Amino acid sequence: MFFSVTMNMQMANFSSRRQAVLEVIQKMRCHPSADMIYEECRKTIPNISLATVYRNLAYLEEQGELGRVIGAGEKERYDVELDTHCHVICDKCGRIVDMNYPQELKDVLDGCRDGMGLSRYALSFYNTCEECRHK
Amino acid sequence: MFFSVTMNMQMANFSSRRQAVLEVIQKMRCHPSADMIYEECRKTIPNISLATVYRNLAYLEEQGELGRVIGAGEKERYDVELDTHCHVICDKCGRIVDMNYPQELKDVLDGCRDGMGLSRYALSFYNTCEECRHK
DNA sequence: ATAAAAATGATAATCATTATTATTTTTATA
DNA sequence: TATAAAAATAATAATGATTATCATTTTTAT
Repeated sequence: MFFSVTMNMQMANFSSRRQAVLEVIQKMRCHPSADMIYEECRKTIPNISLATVYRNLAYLEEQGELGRVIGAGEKERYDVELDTHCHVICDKCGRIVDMNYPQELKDVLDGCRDGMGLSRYALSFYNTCEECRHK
Repeated sequence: MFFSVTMNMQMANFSSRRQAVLEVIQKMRCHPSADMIYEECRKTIPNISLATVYRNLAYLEEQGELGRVIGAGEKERYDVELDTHCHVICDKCGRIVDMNYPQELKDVLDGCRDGMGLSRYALSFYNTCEECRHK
C-alpha cells in the first residue's frame, strides 16, 4: 500500500518516454530485451529513439523500479519485481520461464539476505527446454 | 575420487591450449574475464590467440568443465564448480566475492533442483561493497 | 605414411550498448 | 508570464566484447 503510493508519486514525475518504457516492461510477460522494448514503445511513440530506451532503462534500474534477468546469455533482459520470483532458463536457447519460490526456499533466502545485510538476490535454475531437447 | 579420475582422463585428451585455459581458471581466484585469461595464458604460451581462448572457453563450458558467473555486469566472468558456492556481487563495481552456501540453503536448493528435474542453479546476492559505499 | 578431421593464429565482422551533440522540453525562479 | 538553467530527447557515431572467417598447422585414425 505504502509502496504503491510511492510508486505513483514517482511515476507522476516521469516523462512520457520514461513512463512508456516502464509500462512496457510491466505489461510484457516475456522478459523483454532492450530492442523488444524499443519496438513495443514505437507502437505508441513512433519517433522514440533507441538511445532513449537505453537511457531510461538505466535510470529505472538505478531507481530500483526494474531489474535484469541474469544469466540468460546474449542480450540483457529486463523484468520487474525480481525478488518475488526466480527463473528457469534454457541453457541452449535462453528461453526464460518464471518460477514462484517454494515458500521454504523463499524463507531461507530471505533469512540469508537479511542475516548478512545484503540488499537482494537472484536465483536461476537451468535445464534444456523441451523444444531444444528434441533437436 | 571417481570425478577426479574422469577429469584426468578427459584432460589427457585436451590440447595444450585448451588445458592452459582450463588451468588458468582453476588457479585464478578472481573469476577472470576472457581477456584476463588470455593475458595469463600468454605468460606461458606467448603466441596464443584471443580467438583460441574464446573458442576453448565455449568448448569447456559446453563440456561442463566450467561455468560463467552470472549477473556481474559488463564482461562474462568464468569460474569452475559453480554448484558448490554462490556469489556476492557489488551492484556498483561488479566485484565478485565467493560465498559458501549455508548448509540449510544448499539442502533446500538441491532439493528443488532434483525435485523438478533441473540440471543446476546459480545464486547471486547483491550489495554495495565497502569501497563503493565510501565514495 | 597419409588422408581426413580438428585446432589454431590472425584478423575482419557483428552487434548490443554507450557516448556525443545539437535541439527540444521541462523546471524553477524572478 | 517571461526567462534562464537543467533535464531529456533524437539522431547518429563510437566502443568494445564476442563471433566468424579462412588459410595454415597440428592431431587423429586408418
